[in-house]
Amino acid sequence: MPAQTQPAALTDRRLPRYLQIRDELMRRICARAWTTGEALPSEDKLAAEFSVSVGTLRKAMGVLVEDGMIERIHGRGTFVTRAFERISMLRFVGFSLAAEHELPQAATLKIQVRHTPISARKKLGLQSQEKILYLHRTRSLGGVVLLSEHIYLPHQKFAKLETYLRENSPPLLYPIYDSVCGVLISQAADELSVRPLPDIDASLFKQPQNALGVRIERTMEDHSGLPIEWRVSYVTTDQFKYVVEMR
Amino acid sequence: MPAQTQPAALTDRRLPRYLQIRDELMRRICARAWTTGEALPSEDKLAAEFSVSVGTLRKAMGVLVEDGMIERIHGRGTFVTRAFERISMLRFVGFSLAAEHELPQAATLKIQVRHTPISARKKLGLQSQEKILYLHRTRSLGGVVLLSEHIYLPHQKFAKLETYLRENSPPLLYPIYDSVCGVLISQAADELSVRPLPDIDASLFKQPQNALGVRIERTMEDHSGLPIEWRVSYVTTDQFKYVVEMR
DNA sequence: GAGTGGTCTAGACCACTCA
DNA sequence: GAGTGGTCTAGACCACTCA
Repeated sequence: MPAQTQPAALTDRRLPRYLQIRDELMRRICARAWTTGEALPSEDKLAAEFSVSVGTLRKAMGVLVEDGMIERIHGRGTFVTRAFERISMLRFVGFSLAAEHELPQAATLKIQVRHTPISARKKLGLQSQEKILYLHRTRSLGGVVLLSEHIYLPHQKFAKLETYLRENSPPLLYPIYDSVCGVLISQAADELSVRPLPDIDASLFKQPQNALGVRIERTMEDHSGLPIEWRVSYVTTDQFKYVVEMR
Repeated sequence: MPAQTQPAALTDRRLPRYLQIRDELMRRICARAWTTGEALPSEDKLAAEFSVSVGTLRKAMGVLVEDGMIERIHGRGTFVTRAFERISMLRFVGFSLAAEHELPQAATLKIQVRHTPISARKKLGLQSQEKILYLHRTRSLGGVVLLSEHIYLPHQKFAKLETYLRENSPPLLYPIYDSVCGVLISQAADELSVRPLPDIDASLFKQPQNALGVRIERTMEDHSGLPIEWRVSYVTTDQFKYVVEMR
């Protein structure tokens, strides 16, 4: 046990202890007190640190497990959930063409630091002078473009991503957000509609101008509810397949 | 306390007590031991009945709360969740036209007991001789049809629904499944794609033959994982809007 | 065998609801 | 004030992991 003279700082004292402890642990996880995949101190140690019974500490842990922040493995320990696993559920856009075994190949067509367009500014809650990192990515299978993604990220938080992407082309971005920029995603919302394809996307899909496509607008937030990414993707109508499971 | 000489029957003895108790309570809820909205016995009484400590009983209850089976209200009691609330999350198909305040009007165009088509037979896990109850419903706003729903239900379980719907036209079916047929829905999956509208639907939408529409295929299951409903809905592409929130 | 999390107990005390 | 669920304790014992 570290010689910690100060008792652990706890949040709002009106909350029950187990929620104060959850908040404090959450704060430490977000502050990267433990790296993704590293074990937290044991129940006994944390209970001693917070001066509560093990039962109360377990209750705090239980909430964090429900929220997908940590994972507990019997006999081994308690671990911070990898962002990759936490957002696995987000990757449920399938493609009619795509064989289940083959992963579509990702390509980054554009990486730009830009002034923030008004639409993205609203979604990301940015001031007009703040810049964004804009990415244009595609997913293809056998040379056929299946998905065209326009991604808007607050440049301040994602400055490191720019240089990283100029040297690497990872198939999935979310794990990179975590490992390179220390950004953990916790919530997302998709909004689907059918629209004429923008010209750039239509030509990528080799579709005539104004051909219909499905537009998928995704907004993602971190644990504190701050918007982290705004993404507008297009698929051709014949390639579109989207599966949602509820409960 | 009822003079119950037999101790409560519990399931698989290899499971921890709290899971055995959850299973038994689940069984009673499904068997309609308490009607929707009725209070279960208190923690103390159930703990006594199952001969466990209150803590263990609370743990069993906790799982049922997580599963959305029951709701606990501090100071009042524990209640079986209304199917209506449990499936509220399923009603997230919006319509571009629809003002948020106005509820689209439901109309039932067809109610038929039919031989089961092969597609529905697979989805509902029925034998070839078993019949289905087929419903064709529309949702409209200001005389404009927004959604056309083709619903396939196992006739055996939904026999009462047929007569009910010939006399009533409820805006939502799921609460009726519960109150009239005693069927509780617990899981659902949607699969979206873009297809040419079937002729019947195209004419309802006043669209030309083979116009594109969005097809929403929904499969619903009860608590035991048995398929309960198979539903194929169509929306015109310009009316389509679908929102999913994750986590 | 040392260390971890999982189950379970038997109680105390508190907060909320409703008559 | 009687009845309900919510928080918390201090312990016992068990099951799993890993060296």
